[in-house]
Amino acid sequence: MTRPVRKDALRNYQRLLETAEHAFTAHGTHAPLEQIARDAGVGIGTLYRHFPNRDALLAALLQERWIDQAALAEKLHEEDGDPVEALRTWLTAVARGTLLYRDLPDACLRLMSDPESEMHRAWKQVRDGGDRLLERARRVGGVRSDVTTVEMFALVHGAIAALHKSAAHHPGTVSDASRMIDLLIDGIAAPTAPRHPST
Amino acid sequence: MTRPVRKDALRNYQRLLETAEHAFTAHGTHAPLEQIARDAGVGIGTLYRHFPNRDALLAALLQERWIDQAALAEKLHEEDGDPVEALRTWLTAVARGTLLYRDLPDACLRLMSDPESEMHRAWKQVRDGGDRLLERARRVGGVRSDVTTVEMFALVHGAIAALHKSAAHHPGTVSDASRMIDLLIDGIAAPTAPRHPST
DNA sequence: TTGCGATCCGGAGGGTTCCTCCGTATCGTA
DNA sequence: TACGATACGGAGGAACCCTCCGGATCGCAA
Repeated sequence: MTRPVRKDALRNYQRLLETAEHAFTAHGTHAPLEQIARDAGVGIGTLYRHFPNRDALLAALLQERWIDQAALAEKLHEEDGDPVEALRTWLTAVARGTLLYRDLPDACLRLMSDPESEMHRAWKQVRDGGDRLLERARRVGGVRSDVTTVEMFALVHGAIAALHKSAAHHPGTVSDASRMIDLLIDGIAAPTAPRHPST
Repeated sequence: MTRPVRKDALRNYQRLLETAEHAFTAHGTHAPLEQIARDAGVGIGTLYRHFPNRDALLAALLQERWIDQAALAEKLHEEDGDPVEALRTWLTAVARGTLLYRDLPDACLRLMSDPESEMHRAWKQVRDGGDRLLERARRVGGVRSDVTTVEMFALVHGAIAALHKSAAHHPGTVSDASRMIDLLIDGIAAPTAPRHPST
């Protein structure tokens, strides 16, 4: 059997998480890890023992939120409302989640597409939730048939990232996020070959 | 009057540009500048005298392409074909231009939105070209009325960036670029307020 | 309570990249 | 050819990443 974690280790782990949350919020996902360790009252070595790299730290912070996103998809799926509206609601929530820290969208895309990541299980749940919502919307003809959950995520995260980067010199643009999402949804929702509406 | 540039300076300038082009193509926009200087057979100080930072180097490489993009917009505008198709053609060309180096979309967004950038004049030309194409498409009702050229650029560059980042672990996805563009265009082309037409 | 492994901590230090600074070398004109 | 203007080179400081291991701390067992 394996011993329980020593309580100083646990305390440091939690302090690091809290401090990292603040640092990422204030300075984006590239906030210096040495600063985080210092602010947590801990040596840099301790940080690296608990979190072997920046992504591991980010992953620990995001895990919970991703599971929440999967749960929201499940809830929307069961509520049985308008499928396209459900998709819109969900993607908006996803977008809001990725607005948390500067450069978070980049990190999310990295974590998502890395099969070695510890986030892969959580990401799989999110993707499954998205698949269900997408599939339902597709059945009522509300969504073009060739779009995937992964692509939706790429587009949403890409749009948010672009927003962040443009906003660096034109602050205030972040509120445009929902308009971008609308635009994306309309693209996703459009019939597959919309500009020659033959059929 | 001001003296002409010394010919050794000119030679080094051109060598640096060529070498940077290769390095960025091979290793993305974050290729080490010291390596570029070395490969160009030049000291690091010389690189920094010609190009005060990475963006200046990138700008020198992109300037010409951006002007080409503006010219393409002008050409499409004058050819007087289907306005939405013209927009699609143009955005596809823009997207292809940003696929050149890894992480180029991020750099483009940065250069675009920085009014201090030396790229600002070229970017203005590109934006004007986009505005004209967009306006024409809007007049025939082929495009929602609330989308701007800047937003189109953000969406396209964001999508390409996301593609690049996802492709890091799933190579080959880059060919999906044109499908993403289609999806975006369909969103841009959708009617303005499709589901809540309330004023 | 004390002793002693097992566990965990801290931060020095090596590596990478950025960018600056200034003594030295080269250029091109007079 | 000589000299001022111009450009070069690379040492070095700063920021950040991450590793490594001697030493401190914890917590069970006696």
